[in-house]
Amino acid sequence: MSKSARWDSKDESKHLPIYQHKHNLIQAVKNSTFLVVTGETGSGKTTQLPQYLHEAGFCKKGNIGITQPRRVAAITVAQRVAQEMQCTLGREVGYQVRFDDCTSQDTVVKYMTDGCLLREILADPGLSQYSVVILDEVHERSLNTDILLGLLKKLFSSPAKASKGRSRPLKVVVMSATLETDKLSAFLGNCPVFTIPGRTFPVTCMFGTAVGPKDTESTGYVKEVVKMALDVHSSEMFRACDLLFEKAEAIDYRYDVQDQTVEGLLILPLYGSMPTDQQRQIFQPPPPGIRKCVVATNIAATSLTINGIKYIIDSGFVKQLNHNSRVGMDILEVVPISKSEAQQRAGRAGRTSAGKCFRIYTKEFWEKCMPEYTVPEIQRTSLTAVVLTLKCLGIHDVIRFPYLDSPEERFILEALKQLFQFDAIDRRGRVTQLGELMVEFPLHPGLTRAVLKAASLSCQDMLLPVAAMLSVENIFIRPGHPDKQKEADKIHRALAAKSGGMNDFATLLTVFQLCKSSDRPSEWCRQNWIHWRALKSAFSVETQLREILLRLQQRDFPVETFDGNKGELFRQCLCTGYFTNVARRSVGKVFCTMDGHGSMVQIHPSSSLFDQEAELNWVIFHDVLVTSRVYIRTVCPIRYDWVKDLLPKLHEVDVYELSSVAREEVTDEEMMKWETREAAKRQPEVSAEDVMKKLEKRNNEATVSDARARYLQRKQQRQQNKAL
DNA sequence: GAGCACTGC
Repeated sequence: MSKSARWDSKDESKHLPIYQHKHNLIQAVKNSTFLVVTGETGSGKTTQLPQYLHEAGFCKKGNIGITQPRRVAAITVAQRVAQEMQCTLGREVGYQVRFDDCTSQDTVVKYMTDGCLLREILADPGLSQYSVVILDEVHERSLNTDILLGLLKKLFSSPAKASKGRSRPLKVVVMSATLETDKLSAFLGNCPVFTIPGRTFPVTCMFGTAVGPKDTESTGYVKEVVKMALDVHSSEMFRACDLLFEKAEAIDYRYDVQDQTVEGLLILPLYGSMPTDQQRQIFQPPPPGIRKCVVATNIAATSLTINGIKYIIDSGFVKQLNHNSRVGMDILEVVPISKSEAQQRAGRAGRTSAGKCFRIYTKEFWEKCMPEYTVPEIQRTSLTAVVLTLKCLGIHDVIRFPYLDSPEERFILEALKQLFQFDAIDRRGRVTQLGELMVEFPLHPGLTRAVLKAASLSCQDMLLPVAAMLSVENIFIRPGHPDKQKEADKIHRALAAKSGGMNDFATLLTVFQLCKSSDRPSEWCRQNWIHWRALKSAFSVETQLREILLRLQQRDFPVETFDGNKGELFRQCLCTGYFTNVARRSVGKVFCTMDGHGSMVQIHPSSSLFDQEAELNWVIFHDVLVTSRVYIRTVCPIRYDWVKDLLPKLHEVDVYELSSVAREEVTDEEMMKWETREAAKRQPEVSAEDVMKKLEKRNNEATVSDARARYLQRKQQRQQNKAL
């Protein structure tokens, strides 16, 4: 980087909208504990505020920490700021993300992912090395950021804790897009809100006619989006401009579009397995006389910046993975987006000039079907790991933790139940010794439980790779071409056969080992239709897990002896973590889960156990996915004997007692309310009020997805009955 | 006889 370029970037920052507020911003941070800073993208708040605070002397007694929900953002922003501050990245300015710690003793301005700061809090609850903590992109409502918000709020509810070990009180800045800033301020004790004007151009939004209030589960939206793209292309005057439409499965359609030979229309679908050179093309300006059209999933909403987008086509839908605690399953479903999400999509057209947004849905759909805000992740995800983290931080009352938006109580109770089943907490909800070990692993607690069991029996070499393989994206490639597909399937079956042919977990272990010991691992992957990129990250994860385990084994670590059949050791370890995911075959290909829900499930066709059902009785599985049917994926047959002693644990749980530690740290008044509510729940009689509440609830989205899950189960049952 | 958003430790 030449000297003049450095000065340019420094100079440029003076033209950012935030620059004229520099003095007032510094004062605002000095004047109060919490501050909400709001401003649209392009205001410069992420790169400039930490520099202003650094200049103002906030790093003299403590560091400035800035969180981001995504790794790439943490890294690129840190690079940018290091450049502006004319220092080497990793010295005064650094970043930390998983697998990549670019900080040193000198680092005073540290960008990191929200998950990393949460880990730091686990080791140092008072965040004693920081003078300022800045949470960025809070409006995205990522799970970790939401938890951090609550933790920071709680830190100041006990002043002794907040000032412990520090000479100057900690300052907290919360940065968010303009939405919901009043709510944030109210949550943080009515703290001041500092607004920075953005630098965006107007976007005109137009409603369509294709999708109305009746289409809450749209199926035809892809076609409509393509039609709209062609309309826009032919009716809007051609200039060198881009077009972005979100959330479309365009791979099947792009040829149709090209067949209609719209001259110069270039469609670039964004796919994970896309070659790197093609990926680069997306960010390049199109050749002269060619209009670029980018088809994107919702990755474009947050993770991608493509310059010069002028038109947006908004399908109005998103594919979302929702956890449903009532049926104990994750459901991947297509749902309408929220109004705030639609506004964000539209905003992508106004970054460099005025733009237009074409919505395929009607104004009525907007009004009747689209919620104001997206349901935050904390309300639609499994909370098992989060609850364990909170408990390990000494927050026993996880129900009345200060959530910006509280998850439903049954989500929390389900998490407590699971933690009890994995021996992470005791009957009264207190963290066990095992739980203290478990929280150290960046894995689902069930998987962690299996790893710890294996480690206590000195066979971690079998479980660590499996845990790593299950925490990265799917490693098996399934090509679209029928011939290639057959070839890939054949090779994958052969890999399964090498592992005994009856255990999907063992297949993962085999793939891991074969690739790792290969001389040319990337070539091995190519030949075996395995994602090299995914496997590489599995290698990193395995190394990380192994390091954590080694560190924990220096401490007081359980040692057990195994007196069973050695060949069954692997599967018995798995049972310790997966006995909650146990199913027994009922009729034909249908299995019935034994977790209390008694759901009817089938083995996914990608499993090596598919079509072998007749030989099976009891199985454990890694996950359930509801699509056209209710499928279990990554399956392993087990003996009833191995889970017999564990199964009662599934039913003997008393959630009331599990959440009882709560009572030790709350006021009598709060306790009274809590007990009254609990007592009411135990009442078998139904009051009129209850009926009303139930009716109200029926309109909730959660209930809609419940109904969908039940519907799919019934449908599957019917298909099964027909087959018999 | 299948899927098919996206993050994060």
